[in-house]
Formats: sequence, C-alpha cells, structure tokens
Amino acid sequence: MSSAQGGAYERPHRPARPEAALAANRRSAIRQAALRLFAAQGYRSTTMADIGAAIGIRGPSLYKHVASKHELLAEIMIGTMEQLIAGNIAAVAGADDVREQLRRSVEAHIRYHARHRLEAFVGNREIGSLEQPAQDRVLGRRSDYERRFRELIERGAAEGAFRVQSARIASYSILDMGIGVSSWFHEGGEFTVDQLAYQYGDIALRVVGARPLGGSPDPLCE
Amino acid sequence: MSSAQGGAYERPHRPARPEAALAANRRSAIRQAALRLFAAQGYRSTTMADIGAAIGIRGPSLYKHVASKHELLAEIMIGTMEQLIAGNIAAVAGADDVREQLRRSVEAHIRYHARHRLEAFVGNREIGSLEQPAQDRVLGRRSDYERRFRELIERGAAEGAFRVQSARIASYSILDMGIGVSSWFHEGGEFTVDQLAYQYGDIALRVVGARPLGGSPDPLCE
DNA sequence: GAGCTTGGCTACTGGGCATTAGCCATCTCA
DNA sequence: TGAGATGGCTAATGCCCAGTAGCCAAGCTC
Repeated sequence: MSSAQGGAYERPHRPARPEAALAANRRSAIRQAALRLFAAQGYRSTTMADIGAAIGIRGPSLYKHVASKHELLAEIMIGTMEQLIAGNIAAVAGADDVREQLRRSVEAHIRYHARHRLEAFVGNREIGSLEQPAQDRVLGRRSDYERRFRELIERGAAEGAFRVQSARIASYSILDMGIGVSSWFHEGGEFTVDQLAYQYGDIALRVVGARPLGGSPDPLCE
Repeated sequence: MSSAQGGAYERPHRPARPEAALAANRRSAIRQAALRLFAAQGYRSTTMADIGAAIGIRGPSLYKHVASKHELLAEIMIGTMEQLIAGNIAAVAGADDVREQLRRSVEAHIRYHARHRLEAFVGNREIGSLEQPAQDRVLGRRSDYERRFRELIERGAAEGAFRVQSARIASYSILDMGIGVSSWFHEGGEFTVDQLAYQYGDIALRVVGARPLGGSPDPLCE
C-alpha cells in the first residue's frame, strides 16, 4: 500500500505542466494529501512516497515544498487546536446566558468535528507521534480548550442554571462525544452537520442538567 | 527509544534462571508488556526489541513464545471486544426495567474503560494497524456492541421510558464518553472506578431523557 | 547420565523509509 | 537571450526493524 514499485517508472521525466497557477497551491495540496493519508493509514504508516504519489510527484520532490514529514503533522495538529479554540471564543462571546453559551460552544465543537473530521481524527490519534516541542504546544492548547468548557459548566452550576455532580466529568463527557463524531460522521449520511450540532447541543444541556431557558422547557422536563 | 544499542551487551549469556515457575507466566508477561508499550508508543513504533527488553530478554527470543507481533495486537483487540460484549450481556440480563438495563450497561462500559484503560485505548487507536481477517472480526464485534446499546435505547423510547431525537446519536454519545474515559482516567485520581461508573450512569440516563424510575426522581426534574 | 526439550542468545536476511545529493528541464525576467 | 530560480527527477545514505537460522546451556525424563 505504501512504497514505490522497485524499478519501471511509467511517468515521463518531464510532464507538460498542466497549469501554471498550480504552483501556488502545491503546498496546500500536499497538506491535504498528507491529512487524508494520515487519517486513513496513520502517520507512521504513511510514507513520503505515498504523499507524493497522491499529488503526482515522487517522494523526494516533496522536500522542495516542506521541510519534513513531521512538519506536516505538526501543522495539522496545531492548526486544529487553534481553530477549535477560536471557535469556542467566538461561541461564548455570542451570548450572555450561560445555557446559550454552552449550547453554542457545543455546536461549534460538533460542527468542527463533523466538517473537519480528518483533522480532528488525526489530531486525536497522533498526539504520540508528535515530537517536542510540538507535542507540548498541542497538549497545552488542548488543556486550554478543556478548561474553557469546564469553567463554563462551573459557572453555570454556580449560577444555578446547571446541576452536575462534577463539572470535570460533565465537560469530558461533552468533549468526548464530539470527538467521537469525527470517527463516524460522513457527509451525506443520516444527518446534516446542522442537525447534528443541534442535537448534540440538546444532549449537552441534558448532561449538565440545564434548567429551561425562558419559555421553552427542556424536552426532558415538560 | 526503541532499538538495541549496537554492540556491547551487558547481560551475561546465561543468567541464572530466577524461578522455574516463571516459564508459565512468560506469555502473559509478554502480552502485558506489549499492551503497555502499544498504549504508550503506538503499535507501529513499538519494536519486538522493546517488548523483549521490558521482560528482560532479546527481541528474537520472543518468537519462542509468540508467533508474531501482529498476533499480540490481535489478541488484545479481539479479547477486549469479547469482554465488552460479555459485560454488556450480563448487565442487561441483571435487570428487567429498561432504565436499569441502560444504567447497568453504561456502568459496565465505564468500568471496563477505567479498569482496562490500556486495552480500551489500544483497541480504539490501533484498528487500522490490524490486518485481515482480524480487523473484520474486531469491527464486527464493535458493531454488535454498538447495536446492543442502540436497540436498548430504541426499546426504552418505544416503551416511553426514554425520550430521544435519535437513538443512534444517543448511543454514540454514551459510548464515546466511555471511550474517552480510557484516555484520561488513572487510578488514584479524583474519582474511584465506582464513583465514575455511577456518575456516568446518571449522565447516560439524562442523555436519553429517562423518566424517573419508581420513587426517586431524576436529579434534573425534581 | 544421555538425549530431548526449552528458551535463551547472536548473526543475518530482506526489506522499508526519511532525507540528502546532485542532475536537469522549464520558466521568468532583465 | 541568457542567467538564475524553480521544482521535478534518480541514486545514494544511513538507519531501523520483523522475522529466521542456527548455536548452546540448563533442566527434565527415562
């Protein structure tokens, strides 16, 4: 599945370049191919030759565009955490009520894990493949992200809006169910991303024992 | 971190055998060491030399006890799924009410993921490292396990005990929060296994919108 | 106590892989 | 138009690793 075929290369030495504008996209094409392969085969099982083949060049040619295989992984993983955190900050800022803040946070979390399932999947599976200092950077952001959920739930509990035995376990539950989405969701399945986000928002509010906001009662307590 | 050190071996060629009874335990010691290393470093990054070193022998000597590295992984993963399914069957058989069946199923799920966190962790991360037919066997059992939860929730909903928008999503949520436990739980932390199982049981009942069983109301609805 | 079994060991085989070296065709732009 | 930049390529380097071959010491059994 992975390595080059020994001798006998079929491609001509110098294929007519399809389009000139491709050059600028080369790097992002490599990143996309790497992401797809890391998700499908794992980082360690993906070779530079595989990534090259996915965009029609040889493995060593990749080094004209990227510094190393590890750099590709590190970029994916750090970028993922940055986007998750940015999404969470925006979600919390978009509402005043703690229930609504939690709902929006969960919806953003689910949306990301559905829309960027490969990034999220790789981001969760390959932490151990990261070398330092990239690993510490990713783990640090991951802690920040978790803390944001935990503190939101603690605040909701302090205000009497939520009722939980442990904010830590409630936050882990909610985060982990989102992470799971990245391993089974696929576009065109039973649910759209929006439906998914909404349903998980409901579930999260149940998990924290949210009291109804305004008029509409929680489905559990009507 | 992994390979042998070139030349210069310090151990004598024939160490006095510590105890005769060790021989019988050799195979399980190897399995345990492999499990620990697979969890810590990943299957691909763990070498036979690593596993051997963990029990004080050389890599090639392992082949006197096991057929291949892959066999070690396959045993761990198939065994894990068998135990999860057996635990679920026992949990469901232990109660008549569907709420109680769900609670016991979730408690068994959580207990397994806390007590056998390495097995569960490896079992979830290394599916792609399994070769056929082992991979299909594991995936088949995994589907069975998921279906058992889904059908239990569907039954509860049909009986009016649960209220969910999608039994599939509810079951995935519950399973995924348990899987998450295997990545953060450690003995001696904030919670005991029993406390964890009980709390997750509560959370699962909230997720499915369970109506109170008998006298005691759900904490959310009192 | 001799031969078989067990379970170590070292050396080796056959292969894979990230990365580097160095070549060269095309393109760009002065 | 020609020199440098760009981005391919093949070959080579250096390393790692699963698994095999074959040796050998200790224990067991008859």
